[in-house]
Amino acid sequence: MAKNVQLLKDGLKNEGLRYTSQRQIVWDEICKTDDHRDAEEIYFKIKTSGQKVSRATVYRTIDVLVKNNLVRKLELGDGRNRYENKLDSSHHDHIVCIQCGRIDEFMDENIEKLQDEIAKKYQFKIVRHIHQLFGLCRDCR
Amino acid sequence: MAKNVQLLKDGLKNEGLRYTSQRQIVWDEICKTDDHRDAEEIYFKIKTSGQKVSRATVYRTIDVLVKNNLVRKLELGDGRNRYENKLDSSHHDHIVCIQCGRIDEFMDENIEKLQDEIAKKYQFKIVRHIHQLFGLCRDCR
DNA sequence: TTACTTTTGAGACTCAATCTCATTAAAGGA
DNA sequence: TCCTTTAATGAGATTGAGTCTCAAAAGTAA
Repeated sequence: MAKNVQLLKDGLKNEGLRYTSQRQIVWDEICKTDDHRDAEEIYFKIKTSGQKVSRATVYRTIDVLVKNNLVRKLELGDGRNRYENKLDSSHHDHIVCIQCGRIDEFMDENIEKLQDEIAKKYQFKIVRHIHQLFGLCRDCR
Repeated sequence: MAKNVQLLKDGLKNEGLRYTSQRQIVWDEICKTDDHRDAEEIYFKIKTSGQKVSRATVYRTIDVLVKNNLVRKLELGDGRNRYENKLDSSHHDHIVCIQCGRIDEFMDENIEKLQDEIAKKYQFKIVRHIHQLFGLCRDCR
């Protein structure tokens, strides 16, 4: 856990931002699970735990964490952004069950390579990508 | 253009829905371009052309068209859904410039195959997928 | 400690999208 | 053609995620 404090402090320092207790609380909450949660869930989790961080600060802190590469933002196209910590996870994409909401992670080196080729063909410099498969998981099909 | 009328009528009939002038107006507007426009753009285009279709009806009609496979919904994760007609377009994904907003389309048979393999591995039955590359196009890099 | 600057909190606000419900209009008989 | 039934529409209210405002609080450096 001390590791997470240092990660946050370093990340903030790099950006010339201040280390505050609120930012630590938000970062801690995001580190607690490997779920893909939205900002409201994170906010309410903190709130019901008795800690006091405002909704605005939760949203602002998440943005800071995303920009500093501590948190990954997931856009599933349902109007709510989800977030996951990047503590020990390498790059991956997502496969989502449209019935039960289950989210699995996948990574395919070949797809990554093909993407690069496409970018080259279109003369794009890729900054990020979204690759999501939606369907029914083994328990719902 | 008569083709588009019939396509719409058939699609609606399949679903037990009624053919109305408003639905035709929305469908016509979406067929007019191959752009990737959001619902508000489509609504205002219709409005300024002097035709009268309410915002609610535009949104509802777009949903009908998407469900009937006449229109593809594009979720770029910026809080606005975009739409494109599927008149003569086969399946494709998108490569988006984060600077100028330019959207190109790509399709890679190998990626599609790899996706199917991933789905099999995770025992998912894929219903749809999103694959978007974000970066800088040749004019913006 | 002071002086300066960033961060926070409460609640107002934005914006895309959806909902409500009274009114209007298809569609299929008779 | 006229009814009857039922779906579709329009105007405006509402929702919900997320952002903004600005006064107050708290880091930071000297």
